[in-house]
Amino acid sequence: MASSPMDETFPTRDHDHNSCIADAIDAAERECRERGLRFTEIRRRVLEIVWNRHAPTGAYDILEELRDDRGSAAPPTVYRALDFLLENGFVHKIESLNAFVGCGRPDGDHAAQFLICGKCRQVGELDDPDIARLIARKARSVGFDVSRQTIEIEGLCRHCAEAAYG
Amino acid sequence: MASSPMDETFPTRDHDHNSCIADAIDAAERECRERGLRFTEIRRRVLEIVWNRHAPTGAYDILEELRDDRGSAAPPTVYRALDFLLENGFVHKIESLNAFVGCGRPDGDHAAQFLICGKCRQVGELDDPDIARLIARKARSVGFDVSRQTIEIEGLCRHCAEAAYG
DNA sequence: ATTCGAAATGTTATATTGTTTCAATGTTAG
DNA sequence: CTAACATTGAAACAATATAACATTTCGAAT
Repeated sequence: MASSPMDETFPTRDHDHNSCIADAIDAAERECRERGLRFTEIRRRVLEIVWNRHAPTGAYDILEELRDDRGSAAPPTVYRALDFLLENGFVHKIESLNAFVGCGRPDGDHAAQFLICGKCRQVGELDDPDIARLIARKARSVGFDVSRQTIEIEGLCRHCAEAAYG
Repeated sequence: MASSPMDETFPTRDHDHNSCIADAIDAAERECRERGLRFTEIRRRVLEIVWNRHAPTGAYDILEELRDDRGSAAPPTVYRALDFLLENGFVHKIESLNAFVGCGRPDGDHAAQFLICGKCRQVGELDDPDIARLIARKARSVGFDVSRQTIEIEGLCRHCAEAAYG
């Protein structure tokens, strides 16, 4: 079986981008079939666009690409597709960038942590249960009942850090 | 000495709001004097407005209040003041709300974690070094060099959780 | 196959958040 | 004083997101 699109936290330089996209789309399609969701043409297309960039993509960038295919499209078209993809875990929103990235593990809920490289602008997804648990525990210890975690970590990915510091 | 404005993660029901604001402003004033920064009228006023709400405040809400005092003001006035306050650690931005909160510990850098109550919309600041360290360690373990952490935790504060679940 | 209701999409307008640019004013150091 | 610099004023604009309502598409039930 082909490797999942995000086995590595950061996509490696030489990963097979085409198959990585295809895998992600296939996975979404399968999930939708299983869950009885409608993976419409627009939703598929938006997901493709996001994966194609393999980097955080703004709603209006998506809109432009959509227009390239379909002639016309308005913001609600994009936001509605993104809402669907977000709700069902196929993309994540990076709040600190107002942008969206594909999710490599569209299975059930998971508290993700994002590593945002300030140099190459790529985003890696860390799904570390230790982090999620520690945060939940610390929050509970002050009486706070956690429902969602937004964790965005800025810095330099391995590749860019090596390029910078030798 | 008066207690710092954020001894508790969440402001208690009965905390002395007036003195809590005054303390925060005084602390900022002192820090600015020590660091040779200009704590101008506008900057002070914006900081006051943010503390007054004691909840995440949007830039345009600040703008409105500013206009109440000064007759006229434009967005850049607010954003410039916020930039100053952010750079110097007197406020934080809550990325997931596009809003700003006062920082109770304007001393040097600290990686903060925010607890956002979905019910009363108040925000508590957790400055937990264990969380910051664990995240830094996990990130480093995949070769990522961390420079900033954005951690926003949504849920219910103690008070609202108790009200909801009895 | 037809029809009915719900979900999805189209379309226009608008709301919200944030930036650019340049001019004017104020502050500080030499 | 005055030259350099930081701060503020003001107008325009850019980017992000939602509201409201019309239309189409889809799928289930007849």
